Amino acid sequence: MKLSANEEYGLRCLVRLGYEGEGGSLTIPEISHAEGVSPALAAKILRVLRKAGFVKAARGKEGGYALARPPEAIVIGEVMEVLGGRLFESSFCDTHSGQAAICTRSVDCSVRSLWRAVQVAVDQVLSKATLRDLLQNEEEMNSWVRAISDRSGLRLLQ
Amino acid sequence: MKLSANEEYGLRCLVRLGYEGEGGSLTIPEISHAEGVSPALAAKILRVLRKAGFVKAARGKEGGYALARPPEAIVIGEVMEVLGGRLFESSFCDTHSGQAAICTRSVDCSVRSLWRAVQVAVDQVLSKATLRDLLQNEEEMNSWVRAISDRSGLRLLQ
DNA sequence: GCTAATCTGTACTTCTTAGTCAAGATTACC
DNA sequence: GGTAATCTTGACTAAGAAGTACAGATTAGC
Repeated sequence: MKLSANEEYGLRCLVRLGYEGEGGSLTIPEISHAEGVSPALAAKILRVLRKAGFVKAARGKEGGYALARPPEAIVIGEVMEVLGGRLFESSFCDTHSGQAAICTRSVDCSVRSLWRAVQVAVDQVLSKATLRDLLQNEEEMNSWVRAISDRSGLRLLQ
Repeated sequence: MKLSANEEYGLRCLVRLGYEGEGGSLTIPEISHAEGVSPALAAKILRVLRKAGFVKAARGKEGGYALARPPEAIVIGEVMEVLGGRLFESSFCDTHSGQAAICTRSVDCSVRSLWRAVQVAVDQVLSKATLRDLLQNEEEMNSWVRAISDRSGLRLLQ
């Protein structure tokens, strides 16, 4: 259970674009330099974000990338899913075709229940966060984490 | 953010051994058949679990694998860490050396805060679960999920 | 129209993870 | 001691993810 490079870099590119504010845009070389990723890789990941509708691209001179929606309309959970897929894709137990609520083998079921619980816990955090939240400065970021912490009962701050 | 094959298969092998109860043991062919994994792969993963102290092996005729501790002493979070590492290993931002609480680039910091929040949410689930929990039958499994749900405020049941 | 800056797409290489194989070491049982 | 069942180890292959390269298409500005 690791973050993929796609997720790490992709989210950073989005945040970087977000910093440019309303209508601001950046070129691939600018983004790649700011985030310390190679231009080729940044281009590859930005293409994924474009196809998913999070950013838009302008070609030609004076072109570049910009957010396709306001930051508060970009839910991090959706971004993460596009960049890295779902945690639990039911790959193992699909002899039982994923539809059945109850597996015949209880081993499968208890393990799947666990994965589901983890998936839900992750979603609770990621579906509450928007790009807007990530654009706030340090203090505001902390207060956001604290808010989720309070709402959910999780102790997210150490 | 995906489950690795190691995590999926490794946990299943553990659960399978747990079903054998106190002192019960299974051979690699038995485990591999029960879980639908190739013997060679099961052997590879069981080796990891043995080195980490979760299971013990007996060689020779009548040999096999057994749990090295009682199921309630096997915390799933620890198992998962051995099998798949941590979610967030600070790979990107280690120019800032991981020690500093505050990155100089706020992009780094907001993204890292998010990863930390996700990591903590996952840990809240996995560090509460032991192998004993996974060995219960369907109803008990559900009540365990419900208990965590209540305690943590997460809605883990849909 | 020409040029330079920019994204687009595909193909390629490299690295890590997943999965296989075979020879060796150990043990219970006769 | 011999034999068969079992784990152990390391090397090997296959598949997927990460990262690179380059030729092509598009556009602003002159």
